[in-house]
Amino acid sequence: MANYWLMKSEPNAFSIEDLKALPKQTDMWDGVRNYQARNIMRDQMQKGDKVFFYHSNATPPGIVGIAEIASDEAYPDPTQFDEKSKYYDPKSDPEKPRWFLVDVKFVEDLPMISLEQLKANPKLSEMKVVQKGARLSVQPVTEAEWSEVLAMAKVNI
DNA sequence: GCCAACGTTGGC
DNA sequence: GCCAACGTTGGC
Repeated sequence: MANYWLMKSEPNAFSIEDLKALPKQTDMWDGVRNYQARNIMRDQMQKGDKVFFYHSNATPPGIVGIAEIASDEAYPDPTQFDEKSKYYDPKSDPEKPRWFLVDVKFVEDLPMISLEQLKANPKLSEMKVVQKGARLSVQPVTEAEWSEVLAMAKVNI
């Protein structure tokens, strides 16, 4: 059964426009250095799962589109072994990689649903992204939350 | 730029 | 294994 997720990215670093502009509209979701987020990518995500693409540290922050998981399974994040990468992790053993990632493919743009709008919707009061101090960059989304956000997107057009 | 919330590190 | 210090995230 397909699941739903929300993945955060700072548009200054990597925006949904950047993903859309790639030849295959697909990219490695590299740089995640949080164990909880890694575990979700490594253990729970399946090819074809749908993802809300969220712009954090943006004005305003919010959901800007839909992507989907495009790799059959998670695999080691190559940037952890790249000394020139800002994501280099000298403590990660190539024989036993610490960080995993999935490929993410662009699906469609949505009219921005701002964090403010998400917070204002009582049906989304349990959604992870609206919780205070919710820093996790890869989050599960329930089917009800997914549908509700899509309904909000239609109104935003 | 500030700072609250939270995760990680490392001394003990 | 505790917990203080430190670093990062991310809204504002």
